[in-house]
Amino acid sequence: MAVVELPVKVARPASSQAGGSVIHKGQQTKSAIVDAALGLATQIGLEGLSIGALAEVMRMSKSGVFAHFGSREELQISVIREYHARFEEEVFYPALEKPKGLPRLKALFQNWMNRTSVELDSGCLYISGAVEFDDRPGPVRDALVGSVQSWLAAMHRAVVQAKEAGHLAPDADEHQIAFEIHGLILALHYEARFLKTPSSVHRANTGFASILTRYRSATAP
Amino acid sequence: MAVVELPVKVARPASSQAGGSVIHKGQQTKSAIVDAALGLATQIGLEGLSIGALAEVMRMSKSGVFAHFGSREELQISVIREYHARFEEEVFYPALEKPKGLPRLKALFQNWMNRTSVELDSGCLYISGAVEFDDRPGPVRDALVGSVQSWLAAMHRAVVQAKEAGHLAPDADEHQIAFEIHGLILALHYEARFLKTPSSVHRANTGFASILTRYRSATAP
DNA sequence: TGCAAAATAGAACGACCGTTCGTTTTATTT
DNA sequence: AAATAAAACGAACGGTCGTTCTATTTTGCA
Repeated sequence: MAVVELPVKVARPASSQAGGSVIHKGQQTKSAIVDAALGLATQIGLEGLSIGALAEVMRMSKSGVFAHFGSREELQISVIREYHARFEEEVFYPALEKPKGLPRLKALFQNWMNRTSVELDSGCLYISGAVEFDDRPGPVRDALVGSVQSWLAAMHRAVVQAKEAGHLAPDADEHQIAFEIHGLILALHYEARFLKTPSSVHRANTGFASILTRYRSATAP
Repeated sequence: MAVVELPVKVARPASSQAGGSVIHKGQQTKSAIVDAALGLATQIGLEGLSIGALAEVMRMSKSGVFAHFGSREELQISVIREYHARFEEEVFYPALEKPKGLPRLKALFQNWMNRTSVELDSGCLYISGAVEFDDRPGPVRDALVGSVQSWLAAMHRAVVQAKEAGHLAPDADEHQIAFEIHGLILALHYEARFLKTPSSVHRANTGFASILTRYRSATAP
């Protein structure tokens, strides 16, 4: 049901313990399928993701793959959840080790940038998905919006904290800053991935630095 | 050249001249088809555009529609060319009436913004196309890249002219400015169309104003 | 008005799509 | 080892896709 039902089950390394809920083989095949599906989806998009192609990659029958999800939409949602988890793992959590304020904000932006630009062959699901589902209501869109919103909210929170820490000027508009940062990432993704402009990474970095100088307070580190 | 490479054949008002190439009815049917195709493509994307659906809209047979293009790719390219022409007509040319420098740059941005945000039900082909074809080489991608590049180049030229006119500081980096403007538009498109954030237009405007204050010269109007 | 050319229709093609169903193979439990 | 439940298969369904081919209609010009 609900869009939010959690990733809950990770492939666990067979605990030979007696009693507890035992790992049925289907669960690890399923997460292997989601793995492959994520790989396909980041290349050809959530819409382009087909069960037939996925089955071929997995060397399984179409119906065998299908049975794990019950519908294509459920497969797509599973992929979104997996992407969300990895995004948190690679971008969000590592930045939490930096102290609140500018250091953490910088780390978030750097990690975000790396994920957007470094993976040349696999695009960002939050960006491609937005284009594919901006006009297509339904549970897939809802899952996508939810994930994106939670990440943008986290980014906004980091800006708020930077202001609270006195690293940003008191009159700095946190939403405006978050919006402009988002724009830099989108432009980076567009120009690096589609136009193959080599200087895009530098442009995004410069843009971010310029945002900071513009809104930095006198007491910033 | 540049942005301006022309749409070549517009529906001509039947010159009854002898000798010259006469208007066969097919040409105006074709442009009616491209019209409808553009409408579909801006809603569901270039990839989602199907000849069957297009034929239904046109109340023609699939093969009747198909015959005008010879292939789906050619249809897609025709749509891109049409979009390019309208983009020029709505965004580029009107801004040329403003004097070079800040006035024209502002007009370009405003027109661009309007086209991105006002049409709520029809997205920007340059943005959706970029996502759909960033990994798919071929003539369609080439046409898309060409159109986008020519428009971004025009935008960049406007920035250069603003600097030459003394409206921007001598050390202003024109490419950087163009990049940041592009980012604002992309963020506007993303947050308005996908996330339905109401304040996006205001955020984009504020961002643009902030770019101008940052790089404005003392002699600016 | 008649004729050639252009435009459209219609049916068929092979391919792939998501999905269903009954069967068979594998895993897990008794 | 036997019994049971879970997982994977294989074939088929109705549908849509782009494309091809052959008729038929419509158009423009002599």
